[in-house]
Amino acid sequence: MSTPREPKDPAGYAGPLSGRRAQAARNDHAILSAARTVFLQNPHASVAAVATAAGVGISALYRRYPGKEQLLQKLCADGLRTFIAVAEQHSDAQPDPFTALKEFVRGIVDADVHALTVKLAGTFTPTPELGELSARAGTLAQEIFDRAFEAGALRADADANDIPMIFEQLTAIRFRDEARTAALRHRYLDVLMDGLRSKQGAEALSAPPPSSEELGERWIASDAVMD
Amino acid sequence: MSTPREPKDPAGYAGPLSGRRAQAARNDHAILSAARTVFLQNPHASVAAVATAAGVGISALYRRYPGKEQLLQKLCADGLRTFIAVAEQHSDAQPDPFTALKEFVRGIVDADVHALTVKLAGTFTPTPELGELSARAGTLAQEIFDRAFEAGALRADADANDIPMIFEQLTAIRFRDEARTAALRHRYLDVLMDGLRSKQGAEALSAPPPSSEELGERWIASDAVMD
DNA sequence: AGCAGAACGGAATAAACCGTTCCGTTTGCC
DNA sequence: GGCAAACGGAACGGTTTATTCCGTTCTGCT
Repeated sequence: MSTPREPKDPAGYAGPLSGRRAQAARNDHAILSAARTVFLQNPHASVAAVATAAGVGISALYRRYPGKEQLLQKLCADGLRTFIAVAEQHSDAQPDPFTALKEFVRGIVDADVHALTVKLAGTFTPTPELGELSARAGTLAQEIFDRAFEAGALRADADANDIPMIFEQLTAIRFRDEARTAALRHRYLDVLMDGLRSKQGAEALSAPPPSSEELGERWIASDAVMD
Repeated sequence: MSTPREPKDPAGYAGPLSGRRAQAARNDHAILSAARTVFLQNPHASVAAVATAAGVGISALYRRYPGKEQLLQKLCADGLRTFIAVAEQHSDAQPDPFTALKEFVRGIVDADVHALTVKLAGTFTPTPELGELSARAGTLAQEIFDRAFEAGALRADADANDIPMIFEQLTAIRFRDEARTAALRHRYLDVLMDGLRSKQGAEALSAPPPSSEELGERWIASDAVMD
C-alpha cells in the first residue's frame, strides 16, 4: 500500500525555495527552534516530543545530531553565545550605566537564555567549550554590573552575583502565552531592579549574596540524590 | 471490623525506641518529610526515591498510602493547611500592615509551602477539599495584601496577585543547603518587597499584574502538549 | 530519461524506569 | 509459643525512551 506522502502543509508557503534541500534548510531551523521551546518547558522532554513539535520525523533529527546529548549541548552553547552577544550589545551603548544594566538584564530575559544554560545543566555532560563560554559570559555580566555599581546607582550591599539570581527568579515566571510571559517578566524586572537601586533610608539586606562557588554548584547534575 | 489494638501509651515521649510501634511512628514522619524534600526537588520523582530518602522500604510507604497519588494529595493538603495557618497567624499580629505582609510572605517562603501546592499541581487529580483549602488560602492572602495597600504602604500599581508571583520567584531559589536557601530567599524577599513599596519618583510598572484566571491556569496539568 | 544518493517518516527494538504487588522475615505483645 | 503488625526488597507488568533500520520520495546530475 502506498501512502501518499503529503508534504507537511506549511502555513504560508515558503517561496521559490522548493525541493529537499530547501526543506532540509527549513528543518535545520525548525528542529532547533522546537527543541528550544520543548526543552524550556520540560528539560526532560523526549526526543520524540521535539521531533513532533518540529513537524518532522525522528530520523530528520538523528541525521543532524548523533544523539540527544549533542543536541542539548548545541542548544546550551547557542544559548551562551546569545548571552554573550546580548551582553556585548548592551555593554557600552547606553550612557547611563543603570539603564544599561537593566536593559542588559531585560535582553537576557527576553531571549529566555538563562534557563537554556542553567535549567538544562545536569541534563548532559558539559564540554570544555561550554565552560569557556560560560566564563566569558560571567565576566561580561560582571563588567556591566560594576559600571552601574561604581556610578552609585545601586544600593551598597548589591553584588554582581545578584544578577544571575535575578535571572533565576524571572525565568521561573512562565505562562502558556509567550508574550504574556515576557510582559510579566518585565513587570517583576521593574520591581527587582527598583529594589536594587540606591535610595535613602534603605535597610540593609538581611543576607549576603551567593558566592560564585554556590552559583557554580548548579552546573552539576541535580539528580545526585539516588543511585 | 476488627479493632486494632491500642498501644499502651508509655508515660510521656521517649518510649522504647526498639519497638515496632515506635519505629512505625518515626516512619510516619520520616516518609512525609522525605516525600516533601524529594518531590520539592523533583515533582516527578519516583516512589522508590522517596522510600530511599526516608530510609525505609517501599512496603512501609504502601502500608500508609494506597498509592502515589494519595501521598501527593496528602502532601498538598498539608501544605495548604500550613499556608492557612501561617496566614492566620500573621493576619493581625502586626500593628504595621506592611510588616505584616512582609512577614506573612516570609513565613510562607520559609515553610516552602508554595511549591508544594503549585509545582505539584497537575501531578495528581485534585480533590474538592483541595479546591476549598486553596480558595480559603487565596482569600486570606488577599486580605493581608489589602490591609497593606489601603494603608498606603505599597505602590499604587501593586496588586494582590503580585503576591503569588513573589512566591513563585522566591521558590525558584533552591540550593543544596537548606539554610542557605532560606537566607538567600530572605535577601531577595527584601529586594522584591522594597521594590513594591510606595516611594517618591517611582516609574509605573511596565506591565499589568497577572489575572486570577492566569494564575489558576497552573492547576491544570502542565503536560498538555503531546498526545 | 534515468540513476545515485541525500533526506525523510515512522515502525521496530532493546533497555530503562516506575508504580504496585507479593513473599519471606523480624519483632513486640498476649 | 504463636499471632499479626510492620517491614525490606525482589518480582512483575506496563509504559516510556533513545536509537536503529528500512522502505519511500525527490533532487541534482549526467
